[in-house]
Amino acid sequence: MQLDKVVQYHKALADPTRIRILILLADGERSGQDLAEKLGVTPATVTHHAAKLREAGLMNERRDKNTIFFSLNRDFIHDGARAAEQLIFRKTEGGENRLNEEEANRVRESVLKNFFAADGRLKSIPAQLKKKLIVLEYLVSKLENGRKYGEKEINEFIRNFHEDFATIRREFIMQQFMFRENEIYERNPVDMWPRWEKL
Amino acid sequence: MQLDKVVQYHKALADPTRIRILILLADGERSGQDLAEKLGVTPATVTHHAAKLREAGLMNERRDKNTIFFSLNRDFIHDGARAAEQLIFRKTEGGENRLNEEEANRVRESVLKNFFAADGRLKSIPAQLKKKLIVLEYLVSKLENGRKYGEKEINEFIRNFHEDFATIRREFIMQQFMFRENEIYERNPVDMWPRWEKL
DNA sequence: CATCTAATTAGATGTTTGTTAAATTAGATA
DNA sequence: TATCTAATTTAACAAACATCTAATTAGATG
Repeated sequence: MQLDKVVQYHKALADPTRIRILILLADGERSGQDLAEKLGVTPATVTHHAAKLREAGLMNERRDKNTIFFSLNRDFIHDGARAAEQLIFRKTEGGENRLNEEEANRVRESVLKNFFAADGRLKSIPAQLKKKLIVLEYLVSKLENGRKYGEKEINEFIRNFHEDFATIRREFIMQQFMFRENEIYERNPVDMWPRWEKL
Repeated sequence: MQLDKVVQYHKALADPTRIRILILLADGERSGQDLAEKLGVTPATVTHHAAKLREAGLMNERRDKNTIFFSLNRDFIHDGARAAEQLIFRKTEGGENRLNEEEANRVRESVLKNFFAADGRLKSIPAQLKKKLIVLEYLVSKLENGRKYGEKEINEFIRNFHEDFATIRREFIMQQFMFRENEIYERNPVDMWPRWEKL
């Protein structure tokens, strides 16, 4: 999750009235008026807070006749609670520590150095997933972003680095570095590339 | 954790600059100036945010010559992240749902009704831990708070309810409802009593 | 003591936020 | 259509907040 979202989540819970709303909703859905009464506050105030909670994805609502019933989105509350910690400590869902940028750069450099010859050609395709991803990422990053490539172009591009263009081309697709649509290849946006730092 | 604390925690994390400070500190301690520079912000601003993070218990500091080094209080970040969820869903550390007060009262009443006779005497000592705790709690709550009792006094008190005063007296101590110091017995403060609602 | 450095305080400013009363809207019901 | 109900929007206002500049403090060092 990105910084903005985490901030929004914490802003949503940074007010006693809103937390009290969530506590009330933990027992089941409630109408706006009901909430206003239990909280000792105007319906307008409930609307105001409801908007913030909804924007942060913490609440759902359901309409029945004139009345709107609010209810919790439990999963989002759970995820948000963990998001800050994950952001700060770079932890993955499982709890392992993710490499920070500095460490990741060191690892990347060492792998590239090992798998590429002095003339820039790929010595072999790594068997270990992490190393393979580093190599593929490096190759794909040399393709132009947003440009469409024909199959022949791709093959030639890869052959600059390694004979087995078929395998590498297939890996590009499988690992989601690229996508293909009727014989046309294109780089995926960087944020779709797999994250080997987590492995 | 109480509402105020949870709100304070979320307020502390409800600002991008502060989260970025925590992210920077996750790699190790840093001076105020260092932080100001990395964040692109005045030292005064860092002081301002540092105060909020410190008040929420998320940061520690250490002085070395003229420089103050800030560092994370990881445990507090971890606990805070879970506090909201626990408050809202009344969950315990382990994740089981805790009974709310209303439900707890119903359970208590039904157990007491079953184990006490019409004349107020205890029919039998419950074998099941939860029920036993409810009964002991009820008995102890009849003792005066802060008053010191001799062993004889305690025995007599218990005998008003049940013949086996030795067992019950021992349970009072084992379950931490009371403490004993050279033959003198005294009620523990209520917040030390075991919480059967969690069981 | 004078000077240097890092941090804090004070004051100012513009922004965001929580709340309300009053006006308005959306939908149901008669 | 007129009326009722629940929710939302609007406008207003005080409080809280993030940030800056400038002044001040606390310690270290010459």
